[in-house]
Amino acid sequence: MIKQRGQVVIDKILDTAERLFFTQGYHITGINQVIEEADIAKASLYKHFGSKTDLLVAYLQRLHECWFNKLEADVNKEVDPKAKLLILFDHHLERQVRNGYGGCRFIKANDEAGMSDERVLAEIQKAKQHLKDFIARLVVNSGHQKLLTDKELTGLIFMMLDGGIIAASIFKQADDLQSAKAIIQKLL
Amino acid sequence: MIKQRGQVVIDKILDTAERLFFTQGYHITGINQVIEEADIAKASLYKHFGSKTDLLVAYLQRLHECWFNKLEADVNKEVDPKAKLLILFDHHLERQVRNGYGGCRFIKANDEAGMSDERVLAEIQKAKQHLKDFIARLVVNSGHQKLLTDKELTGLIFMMLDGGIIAASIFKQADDLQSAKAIIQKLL
DNA sequence: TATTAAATAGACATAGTTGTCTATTTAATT
DNA sequence: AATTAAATAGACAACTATGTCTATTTAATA
Repeated sequence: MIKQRGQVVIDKILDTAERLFFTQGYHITGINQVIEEADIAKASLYKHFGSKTDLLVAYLQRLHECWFNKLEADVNKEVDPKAKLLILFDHHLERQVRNGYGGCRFIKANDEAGMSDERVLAEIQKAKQHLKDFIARLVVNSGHQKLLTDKELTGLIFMMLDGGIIAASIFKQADDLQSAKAIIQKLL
Repeated sequence: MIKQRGQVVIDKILDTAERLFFTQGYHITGINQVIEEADIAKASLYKHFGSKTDLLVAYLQRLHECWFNKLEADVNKEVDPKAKLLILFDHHLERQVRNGYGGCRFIKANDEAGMSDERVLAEIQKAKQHLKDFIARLVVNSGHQKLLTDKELTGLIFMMLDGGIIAASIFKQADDLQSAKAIIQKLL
């Protein structure tokens, strides 16, 4: 499967948008900066994406797919059903450290543009719901001690992940996320 | 204590900025919209606040004070030390419902402008640290069952609050925040 | 009431925004 | 090699952004 000419341009745009939307923010990033750093022409961008909002939606869709595949792959490496749940924390912790505590791209997008466009909100909801469903399956198969119900444990892990990522992005350190893992370990 | 002339203007500016920065977002809100809806002159704004960033910092400072005072007052109404911790969830849940699941103003500001100005980040860190210290004190005095250490329970509550608020602002409902309260209740 | 300070309206400068359009060059396909 | 499609540079329109400045009016104080 060789890469079409158009796909190269699309990838360059999305790579650049992903980097800039994340490190700078969506509104602060101008189309002119995207085309300059992606090294493509403005007309090319507007040929593939009808508007800046369309680009944001496409960015979120691709992010959802890439991010979730990596997460699933990481979890699948582990066989112990309880350890699978703990990997969720390792995965997110490692990501936060690597990207300089930039927080969650979906939450960022929601805070910047979730109110303004329903497609944006829908993509963010889809991604987060996907994660929650994934956690729920892992919880059911974990054989945990049932100190909490399956639903409670699922919600707990889901909220601790986001809460821990938020704490990391505010305090620029991963102590809370590390601590979250230890807490879940006790409750499994 | 009568209100000075200048203070009326400052209050009108901060009230409007608070409303717009929260409902629309910081970058999307222009100075021209602020002065128009606050019904004051542009020169007045720039007399009291040197720049838009200064206005954001001032907004966060005032928010920190007002929000925390209300939270503390709510908690102080309750005498039972364990129930005091649960009030934290009631308080935030009620706020989220009332403001249409708009999320946390500090997290929003961090996601929009935390990277761009160190004073902004500092104010956000101050507010969140203040809350964490407050929770820590309540935990120490709660007489909880010590299934988790004081530090762990503090971190858990802190992360569940932010995680629950995030979930509310994404899914536009308070189920997770409600569930968070039930979970903490079990662990107290 | 006269003085002083503050708030006002609104023009203005400068720069940036998204998005469109044209003319040209590049590359793939027949 | 000729044709077709895509990407290019860059000018341009229309609008918005922040921030400054002047001239005027309003209000508090002495």
